[in-house]
Amino acid sequence: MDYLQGLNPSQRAAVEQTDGPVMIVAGAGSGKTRVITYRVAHLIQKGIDPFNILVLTFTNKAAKEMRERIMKVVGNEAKNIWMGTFHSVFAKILRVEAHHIGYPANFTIYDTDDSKSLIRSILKEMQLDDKLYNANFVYNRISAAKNNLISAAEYQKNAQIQAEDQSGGRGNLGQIYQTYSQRCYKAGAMDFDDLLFKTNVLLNQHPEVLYKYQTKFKYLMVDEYQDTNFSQYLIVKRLAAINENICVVGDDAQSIYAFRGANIQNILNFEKDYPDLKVFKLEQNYRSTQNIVNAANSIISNNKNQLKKNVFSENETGDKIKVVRAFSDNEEGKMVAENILQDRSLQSLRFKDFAILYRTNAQSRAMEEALRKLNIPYKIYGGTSFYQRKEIKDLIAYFRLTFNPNDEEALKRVINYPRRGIGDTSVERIFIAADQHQKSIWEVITTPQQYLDGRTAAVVYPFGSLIQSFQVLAKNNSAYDTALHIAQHSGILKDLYEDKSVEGLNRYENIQELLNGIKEFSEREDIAEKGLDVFMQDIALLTNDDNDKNPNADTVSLMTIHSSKGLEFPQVFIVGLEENLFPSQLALNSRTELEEERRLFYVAITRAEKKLTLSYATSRYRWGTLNNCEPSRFIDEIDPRYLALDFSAPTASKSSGDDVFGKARTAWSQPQSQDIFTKPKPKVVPKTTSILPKAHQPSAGFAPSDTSNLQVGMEVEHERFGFGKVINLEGNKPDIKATIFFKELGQKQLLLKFAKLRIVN
DNA sequence: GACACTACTTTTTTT
DNA sequence: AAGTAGTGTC
Repeated sequence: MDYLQGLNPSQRAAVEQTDGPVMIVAGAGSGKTRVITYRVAHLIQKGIDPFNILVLTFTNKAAKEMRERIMKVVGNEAKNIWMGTFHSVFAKILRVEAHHIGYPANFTIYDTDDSKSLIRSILKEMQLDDKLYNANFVYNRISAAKNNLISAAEYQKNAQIQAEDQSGGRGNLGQIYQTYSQRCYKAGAMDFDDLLFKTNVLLNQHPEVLYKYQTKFKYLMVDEYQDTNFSQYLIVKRLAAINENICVVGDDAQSIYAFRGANIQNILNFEKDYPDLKVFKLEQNYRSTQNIVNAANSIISNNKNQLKKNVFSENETGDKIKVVRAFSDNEEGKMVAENILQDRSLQSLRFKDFAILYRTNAQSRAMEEALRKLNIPYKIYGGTSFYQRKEIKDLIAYFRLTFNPNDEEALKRVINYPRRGIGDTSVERIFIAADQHQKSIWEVITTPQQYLDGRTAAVVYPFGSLIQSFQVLAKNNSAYDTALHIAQHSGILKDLYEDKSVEGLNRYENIQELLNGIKEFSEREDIAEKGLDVFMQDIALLTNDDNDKNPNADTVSLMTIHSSKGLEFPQVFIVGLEENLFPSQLALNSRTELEEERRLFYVAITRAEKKLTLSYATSRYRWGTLNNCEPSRFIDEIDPRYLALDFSAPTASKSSGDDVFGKARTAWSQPQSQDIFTKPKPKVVPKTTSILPKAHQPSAGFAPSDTSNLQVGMEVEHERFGFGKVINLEGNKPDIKATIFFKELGQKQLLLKFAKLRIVN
């Protein structure tokens, strides 16, 4: 039990209180993950069967890391713990229990794109104004309803909701919701919110199923409890009802997901549900310097609604928080990049000790360009995930259709990609025919002669046969063999191969990478069922963290503040501290929204261990035009005792020679006197496209080298990506993956067996 | 039905 | 700035 030794008294008390309802209020950097890890380990040491423990986390990554840490204490037993995100754990359970609620076990999971696309189709069919009924708006409305467990029927019956919708001129929302639900059901599909909503339906309507899981999960733990929504809250409450061995961990000050239905009241009111609740507060911050912790406290004290706690640090006082001003977003990037180089050499730090955090993904661009110019290796976390790329979604749509031919969204995606002469009109005819004859769309496609005119039937039939051939094949082949066959025979590989642009090449390689991932899956020995259907099961739930490239590479980390939650870095830059950006302009309407932005800032600050730099620009490109910006109110909210303002920033006159537009743009950004009688609009401004990478012209007589002995540090030339340096190699023989830092394009991952590289030296 | 061109929105965050 | 949806022409 020596693992208990390294804990402070409150941490240890929280670990040892294994039974009954427990709430752990864990301040930032207070060793929360350690406590959860050891608490689970402690349960197992006490003799609790890991199969009876359920741990719910916020991200896949958190679950994975926690499992690894628990394994270090208790060994392989940790593999048997039920651990994952709400969505993945309950998707797994729903697959087993789906028949109770009329769904097939192989139901498709619609991602946000699928959902919105379905909503668009419905809006079109109902002939509704798609500005008034914006697909995003409708999606959020339905999502909010589901997260509050309001079904379509209840939505339409609820007088208050109806009055609200009517007054906004959107009286049809209830009908849209209803149709949307029916269409999902017919397609054998659940969206993200359904995974929780339907779990509630299941547990509510089938007491015997509820009882099964209540007795299975004797111990429950929920991490990031402040970010749960009502639907999640109720699942947890139901599951815990018999044993009441429920432990929730969270920090109300770090609740940053209200925008997607998280209800901070779940943690603030937890005590009301369990009167004999034991509360433990972890208040000592071990991560950051005193200045950083104090600055964070001074920010969060501006919020009204919060649990009382006193986060403190006994670490060194540390540097004051630096605040820097730049003239433009590009200059901000340049200053951050220069700062990184400087501090790295002065304090002998590694690149991976630095993180750049921003409010919106769009801000990464300026940072990237600056880092690239100074040859600083970096890695962007988040953004569009691998699985959201068009080419990946296209191929996966074929997979989806193979296993669930009723999947309407997958069908729409690929029925005419690659081109096979089934255009919008034909697709419409298919849908109408299915509706008229009360047949499934799949039935119309497989027997088109009965329902469609000659020409349409003639082009549709081969498509149906194609998918059927995939279905036969999938029954008896491994995931990889099936996937490769589909990639080839669907025509996707050929289509991408013929596209010789840089993007086309990239897409082709992405498909190769997906196939490679599937191959790895096929070769795994810890899984009995290795069909493509199994691989597909929770692919919609995977995010960017999935194919964790090379976590040990020495690179600067770039990410949104949201995705930085739970991480820590010796040096942190928070950029873009400007009004209307951070806090976001969309959050300025209400106190609650502003408080959430403030908590977000709190999260950002508390990622820093040793040194924190805040920056803002006085002008910035947003949606294609240059805007003047004011510094964020959040800077003012920090107690000035902890701040060091540094405006000795380089001036515009010091513009570097390598940016030919540096001067022109700065001049142009000055306030201009405008002739009020002439339209100011058509002002032709030099575009910055020259900075963007152009297709590389390979050297004369370019010929790929034998790369079997490629080493880290070698310089190479790629036919299209240009010159670069190998910074990492991983994987085994035929599937070696190289990370190469290209001068023009930045970091890329290539599979050596496909990439044509010339070794320069 | 395919393709080219235009107009328009998007950018808050993620399972 | 860039991607998509919508429109028009062949």
